[in-house]
Amino acid sequence: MKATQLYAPTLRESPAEAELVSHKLMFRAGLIRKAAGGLYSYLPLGWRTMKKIMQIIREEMDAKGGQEIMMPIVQPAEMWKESGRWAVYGDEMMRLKDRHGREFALGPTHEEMVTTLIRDEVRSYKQLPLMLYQIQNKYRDEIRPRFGLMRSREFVMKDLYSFDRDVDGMNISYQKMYDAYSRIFTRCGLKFRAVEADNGAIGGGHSHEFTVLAPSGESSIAYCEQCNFAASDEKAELKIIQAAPEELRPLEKVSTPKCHTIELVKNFLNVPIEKTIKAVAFMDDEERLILAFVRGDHEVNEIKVMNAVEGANHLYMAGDKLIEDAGGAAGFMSPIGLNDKAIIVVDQSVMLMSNAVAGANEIDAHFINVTPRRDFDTQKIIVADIRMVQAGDPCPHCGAPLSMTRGIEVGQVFTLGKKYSEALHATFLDEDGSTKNFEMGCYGIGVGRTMAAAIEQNNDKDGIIWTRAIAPFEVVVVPVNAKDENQLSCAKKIHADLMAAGVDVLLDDRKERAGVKFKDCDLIGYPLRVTVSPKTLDSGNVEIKIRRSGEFLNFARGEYVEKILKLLETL
RNA sequence: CGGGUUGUGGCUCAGUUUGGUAGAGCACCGUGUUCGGGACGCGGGGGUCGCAGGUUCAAAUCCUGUCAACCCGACCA
Repeated sequence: MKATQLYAPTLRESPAEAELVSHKLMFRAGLIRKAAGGLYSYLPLGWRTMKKIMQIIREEMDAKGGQEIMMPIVQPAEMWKESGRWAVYGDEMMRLKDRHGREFALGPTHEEMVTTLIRDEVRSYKQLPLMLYQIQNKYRDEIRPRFGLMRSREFVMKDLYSFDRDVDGMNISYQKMYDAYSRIFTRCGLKFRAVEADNGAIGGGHSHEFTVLAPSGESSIAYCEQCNFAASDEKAELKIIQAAPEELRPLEKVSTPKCHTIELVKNFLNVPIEKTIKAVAFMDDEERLILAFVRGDHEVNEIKVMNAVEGANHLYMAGDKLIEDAGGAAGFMSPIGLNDKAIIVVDQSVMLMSNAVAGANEIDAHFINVTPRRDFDTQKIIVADIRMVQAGDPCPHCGAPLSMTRGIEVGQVFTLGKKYSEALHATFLDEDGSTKNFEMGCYGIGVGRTMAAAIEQNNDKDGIIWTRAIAPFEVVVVPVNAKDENQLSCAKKIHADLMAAGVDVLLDDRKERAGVKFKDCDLIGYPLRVTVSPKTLDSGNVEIKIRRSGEFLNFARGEYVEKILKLLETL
């Protein structure tokens, strides 16, 4: 490929709207262009990288027995109504009608489609396990698309669905995908962690998110440096923190004027924050009041609260009225003395506290010397792990202090169990002649997000630094002056030699000044640059520059192809 | 949906407060010099100032409405 024929418009400045480095660089380097909010065109360089990532995904999916198919993007409403998700999915699903008024959706995911696809034809356990996947555009009408390809309304996703005869089989499929994902992101040159994730309403199964480590990422994860534990901040289980035994003092009410935050109470009463108990008031869809109590220095984890309270699907902040109805006072709450209108959830570590400070359920008053296991009505409260993990909390596996970091979720693996096979009546006959529902799993990778994450993790002030495996071109050959016939013909020769050796190589034959071309090379981030100049023509050497290290190397003309091939192995 | 900000050539922005004949840099076209880290000179092309309405002799500028984008909060690959 020649640069004079390549559509790769580079920009000296980044558009004002781009916030993340990866977003700016994708714009500047001519990888993508925006059509509208959350909708992007991929230009040749961007699409080359996308195709390389997709190829890696295909190889790893196929290696585990996956078979590639292609399902429609436009999906009839009926199957979504059958599974119940037509109503559940809400505004995030892009919906449309055809000329006859029939309803359709642009697929946000394909569980319904793939399940109805196979249910009439896969009838026997002998046809299992089955793993089908596709790489295709997905549509989600995000409330707020942002960060370029990180959160867009149309995006390229690989989605694989597994069908097994039993839970053991499903777990094997799950493990295969887990391994494949680890290989895929490793091959893409990403630093990532597979973290335990919450799988919400589905329940029962497991889920891991593959999170690329990056400070700009939207998700937060906790991980252990001692063992291999890693979990999303929402999921991370916590051990009970043992407190040193103390002599118990009698419960006492004290006046705490205007101390409606834990900070004010702590200062007013001059007690350490970890000896205080704070409350967060939620309500659910049915306007039931849910009061969550954690230690003053902890944060409430809404997901864990939802999981702890039966029937709670969404949580909202509760108004003062609900709190007063339950006998509480906003800013001065505790489980002591509330009526039955409140659902009380207490964090497990609160139950081990003694002589603590908590609200008195009346304005400007707190209790001191609260000892929950003595002073709470343990019949009425739910005790659970409901707090957010914090750096330094003990690892649930080995007890070492956990570290926290941020990241970009590029993939997720899920066991679905029978959720969809039951809803859509997808069954097969097992060996013993009994009819059974498939045990399913689903496994997604955001391809564009993977590209963005790779850039987010690999760049410097000059531009992108591609890993060889997903670089749009592995090598660029630059004659410093393309108007010089000797330089140009030498560059063409090198370009041809490298192509013949199977290298993905670009010839920058533009009649631009050397500086302009060098800047573009750095911006686009080709792993290796071969420079042809009067200097190299005289010496008979081939000059290489490594993008990542900035290092210059000189190879003799006779052996440079082998040397470059070898060098590429390390990039 | 709530809060904040912005819409002026392809890109980055000035001009808006105080109405008076649309500007700069980059990019683009022609030309000459230059040529290993985003060169310079000369000459050019390109904007109904987001859109609609209003006020005025006169609107990028003032008023009303509307649309879009971006950033901060609840979702997700």
